[in-house]
Formats: sequence, structure tokens, C-alpha cells
Amino acid sequence: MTVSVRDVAAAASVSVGTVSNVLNRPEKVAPSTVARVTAAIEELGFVRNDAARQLRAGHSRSIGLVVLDVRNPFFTDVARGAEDRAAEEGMTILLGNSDENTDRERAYLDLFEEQRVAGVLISPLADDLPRLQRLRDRGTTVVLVDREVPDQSFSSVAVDDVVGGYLAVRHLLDTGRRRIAFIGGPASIRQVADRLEGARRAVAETDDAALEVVATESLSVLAGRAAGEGVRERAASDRPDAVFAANDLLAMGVLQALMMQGGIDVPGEIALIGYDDIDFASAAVVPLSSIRQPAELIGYTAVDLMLKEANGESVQERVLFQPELVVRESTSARS
Amino acid sequence: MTVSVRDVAAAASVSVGTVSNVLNRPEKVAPSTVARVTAAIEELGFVRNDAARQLRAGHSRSIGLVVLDVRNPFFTDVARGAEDRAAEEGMTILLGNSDENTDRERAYLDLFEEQRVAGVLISPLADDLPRLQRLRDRGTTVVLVDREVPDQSFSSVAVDDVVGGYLAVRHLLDTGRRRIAFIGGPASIRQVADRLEGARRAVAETDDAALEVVATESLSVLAGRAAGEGVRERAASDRPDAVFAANDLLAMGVLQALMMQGGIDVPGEIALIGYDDIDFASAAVVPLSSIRQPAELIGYTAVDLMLKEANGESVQERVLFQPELVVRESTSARS
DNA sequence: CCACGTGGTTGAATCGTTTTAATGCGTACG
DNA sequence: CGTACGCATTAAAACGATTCAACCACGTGG
Repeated sequence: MTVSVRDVAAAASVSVGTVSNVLNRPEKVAPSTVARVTAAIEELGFVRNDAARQLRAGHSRSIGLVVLDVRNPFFTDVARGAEDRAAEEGMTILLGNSDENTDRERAYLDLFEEQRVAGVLISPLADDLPRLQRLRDRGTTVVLVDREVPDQSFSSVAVDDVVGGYLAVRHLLDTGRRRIAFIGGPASIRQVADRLEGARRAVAETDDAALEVVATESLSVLAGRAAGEGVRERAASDRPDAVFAANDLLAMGVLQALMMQGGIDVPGEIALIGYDDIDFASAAVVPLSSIRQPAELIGYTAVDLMLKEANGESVQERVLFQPELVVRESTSARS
Repeated sequence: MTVSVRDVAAAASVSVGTVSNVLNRPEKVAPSTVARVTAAIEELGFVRNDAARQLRAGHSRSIGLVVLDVRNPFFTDVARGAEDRAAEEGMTILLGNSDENTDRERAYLDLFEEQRVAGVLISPLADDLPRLQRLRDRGTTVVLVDREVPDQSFSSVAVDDVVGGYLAVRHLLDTGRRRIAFIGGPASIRQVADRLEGARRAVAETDDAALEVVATESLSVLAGRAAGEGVRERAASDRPDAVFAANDLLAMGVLQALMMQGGIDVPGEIALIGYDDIDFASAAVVPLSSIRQPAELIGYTAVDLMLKEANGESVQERVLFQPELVVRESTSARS
């Protein structure tokens, strides 16, 4: 059924070795032979079998990328950056979506390991570091995306989320807000914890400021809507005057809930700031202030680090980008 | 370095065949042997080499999916639906992103063919059907996503975009609008052409209605913003009183441009409707009316069709879903 | 005239898993 | 007592591309 090098070789009356050479090192083969083989390939519609190549090579030309949520534009941007860098090397990105679920994360890691990917980039969930450690010990290069690890045992590319959280809340305080609510979760996700930590620091600097934490199940629009409804249903005196959402998806959900049928004025009554600065943030009902991260650059750099480490050019490098405050209408001063 | 079945066999003092049996048909192996082999696998940290499996099997357990744009939530939803169905069979989705670019589309098809994927799902770009035909002739099952082909030679799952376009514009006309602008492109994309066709039909039913077409380079937020600016800069008398954007990303861009610094009132001056009903549509500056498509179901069904056809259970099936109008504030009657 | 390169090409070995026909071994049955 | 059968396991043959040592023919320089 399928045509192999063997068939091509027969058709061009050369050996399989020569066919392989034409495919991989045409300059080593006489031009006339190249022509004959190429013709045979065309004629028979030969297509390389990648499984056989990989088997021989010992590893694939793909890179595994596990993200927390494909629906979050931040991560698709990271993926695109990664894809760009990979394409420069003729490699491919395999995108896995853990959906903030440990089992799914593990399943993708297993899959990638069976595929013998050149490396794994992962925005890891909770602390299943031992699993990653094992993976690395068996010879797979691992780069952490948007996550650093205290013992410095992995390469990583991340953004300083403590600073990001600080910037967000500092901004809220600067515009006169005092009762800040942090909406986000689960706390096991490092990004969430760090952004909260940054928020705490900012609040601690201001005497009469208070921080309240509203935990969510996940970082989705839906979870944000639920949390927002909780806030809306409170007595007016009991509500915060500013909300810092752990990411833009949550923030958009919160915004929807607050404004639902003549609800609460944003930013009049409650100011709102998100995180990630996704494209849609600026198009929200009330254009959303946010903390910008260089998403594509993160992906690009992660692949770069992975390749370097795999080539032995460097061992464990850790890149840290700085986040940036983007002010829009959702945090305007009260009129 | 890496440990193979051979090593496991030696460690458990059985043959490689037995190890393979433990892996794939444990019920055929004596329990005590299973235990011994499993222990050896654990001990040595053995991980199956998927390339070797595939080579033997002749095809992979992955399914290729090529979409027009990963940044469009509609397609990530399709991908999730596909992933769900694939997971039920222990298979994986390989996601390729053509970015509305023929070369990239072709590159992904080549890649998938080399990988010997079990099948290819594709939302094809222009008319590179011969390429798909060849792919199919060489034995790869192909299912068209969101695209039908006149000669019925491929299985497909799609939504009736002509009906969708009709619903959108019919709604605009019903709310009293008469000068309709269709914003979208490139026209070579079937979805765009069909939605426009539907729009034409609706306009043709109403005597005093006019349709204008504003072509865009792509279906992105950016392209929408550019088109929207064009409209905004016109003399008020020259502007349409309603805009039908070929998808929600465009619509969000148009919306941003129209409202820019005290611009045009939506829906007061211009009504706006999009297409796809992505999650963010309801959270837009002005909540966006749209045409809803069952994105996840499309992906799910596409994989289903592919599996059926690959198993020879059916040849060429064509599924057509109906779109649905979702009315929000962006098309409210003028106050 | 012979040894010695050189540019092209060959054939066999290899990667790691799965599969299949064959084998061994014990038990039940005629 | 021998045959037959079932069960567990084995050994060897695939799958298809790549690589590498060997080889060949043909000059060229000594």
C-alpha cells in the first residue's frame, strides 16, 4: 500500500542508501542520480515515514508544550511565540492543555515522553515537581514556563508576578481605593499566589488599606462571573471599592456580573484591574486596566532555552521578564 | 541510556514478547509474570517508544487538525470538542494553525502525512482541493471542517453559513436598518463568501435595503479595527446604519474603532452584529449580537466521522448544523 | 605501470516494538 | 499409556529510514 524508500530505490535502480542520501544530503549525490531519484519519488508519491526516522534518530523533532488553559489568549500567544522559534529549527510544537487538572497534566507528560520529544515546556500545575525531576533524569530537557523553582534545578522563563501584583494594587491605592478585594484561585497555582503576595505588599505600605481574598475554583470567565455575583449580592457598605482579578478572564467575568441588569458602576463604585492584558481586555464593556506580560516572547525564549540546554550549550538558565501596568477606564478616578 | 523492552525482559527473565504482552494484553499473561514484569518496568523506569510502535502499527494514534486561526476562540472550541472525542479512543489531536496562509496549511498537511496520522480534519483555506484529494488517495482519511465541497467527495461537518448570514441581516432589517455594510474577507474563504451570500438574500427581500461590502485582509481584531476606522472617517451621511461582520473578532475590532474617542454610537447610530458568538462577545463594550455555532460539537462530530470512515463503517457522510441568532445590545432598536 | 586518492554508490546493520508461528509442559481423556 | 489440548511463553520476523564501512571505477602523480 504505502511506498517506501525501497520502492523508490527499485524504481530509480539505485540502492536505498542513495535514496536516503538524496533526501538528506543531496550534495553528496551525482546530479543525474538526484534527478532520477527525485523523479521516482514524484512518480510514486513517496512520503517519508516519520516514525521510522524518529526510531533511528532516537528522538523526535517536536517539542511538547503543556499549558494551563488553551482558552486563555495569554497561553495561545505563548504557544505562537514557541511555534515561531521552533519553526526556525524546522521543529514543531505539540500543544497539550492541562485545564488546571493534575491528571491531564500527567497524561500529557507521559504522552510526550513516549513520543521522545526533544524537550518539554510546561507551565506546571501544583507541585508535581518529582514527576518533572524524573522526566529530566531520564534525559528529557525540561523548561518551566511562567514558573520558577526555588532549588534552581530547572531552566525557566517567567515574569515577576510579585511585582505584577504589586503594580496592580499600588495603582488601585494611588487612585484612592482602600478596600481591595483579590479575586483568584486556586492558590496552589504559583502565579495566583505570587500576584496575591505582591498585592499584600502594596497594601501593607498603606496604613488604612485592607485586602480581602475571594477564592475561585479556576481562572476562567465563568469562575469570575460567580465571584462577581457574590460581590454584587452584598450590602453596598460591605463591598470592596476595588477588585484585583488574578487574570483577565476572571476580570471579564467579574465585570459581567457586576454590571448585570443595572448593577454596580465600574469604575464609579468599584474599580477593576486584571492581569495578562489579553487582546479582548481593551474591548470590554469598560475597557480593562491590566498588567501586561510579553506572552509571545516568553514562548519564544522558552524554546530557545530548551534548545540551548539540549545542545549542551548551557545548563539551567533562568530568564525573568518584568510586567507592565496598562491603565484603562476600569480604574479611572471616581467622577 | 534509554531502557527498552529488551532490558525489561532481561531484568524480569522473560522474553521481549512477554513484556509486550504484559503491556498490551495483560490478561493473556500469568498473574505472577505480570507482577514480575511490572516490577521490572517500574524499577528500570521503562517508557515505551512511540516511534517504534507506530512504525510497526503503520499509523499513529494522532489526528491532525488544521484550523485557520488559533487565536479565534471559535477554533479553540472546535479543537476542544475534537480532543474530547479523540480522548475517548485514547487518541490525540495535533493542532496546526494555518493562519489563513496557504504555505503554512500545506506545510502542516505534509507534516501530518509524514506522521502517518490516523486522519486529517481541516478547515481548508482556498481551493487547494487537489492537494487534499491526493492526500486522501494515498490513504489518509480527510474530513472537512466547516466547509462543504460541491462534488461531495469528502466527508464534512459544517454549519449552514448562508442561513447564518441571512439570519444576521434579516435581524438588522427587522430592527429597521436599511443601509447594511458587510465587513469581511478574504472572499476566498468559503465561510466569508457564504455569509455574504446569506446577507445578499436577506437584502434582496427588502425593497429599500442596500448592501455594501467592505473587504478585509483577514478575520482578526486588527483587520476589524482598520475597517471600522474607514467607516468612522466617512461623512455621517455616507455611513451605513448597520454592520454585519463576518466573525466576532472582526466585530470587536470594528466596535473598538467606531467608539474610539467619542466616536459613533453603537447601536444608536450604527447597529453591529458578529458571527460565532465567542465567550468574549457578551463582555464587549456593547454586548455583541452574534450568530451562534455549536463549535465543540463540530469538533466532536468531525473526529467521529473520521473514525467511522477510517473503520470503513461509512463512506462520506456530510453533517450540517444550523446556526442560531443571539440578540444583545449592539443591535437594539434606536432609542 | 602501479599505488593512491576521490567522488559515488552500495548493502548490511540498526533503532524498539509488535506479532505470529512454534514450543514446552502439564493435564485430561479415550 | 498415548494422544490431544490448553495455557504460558518464546524466538524470530517484520515495520521503514538512516548510517557507515566497504567498494568500485577512474584518474593522476610518482
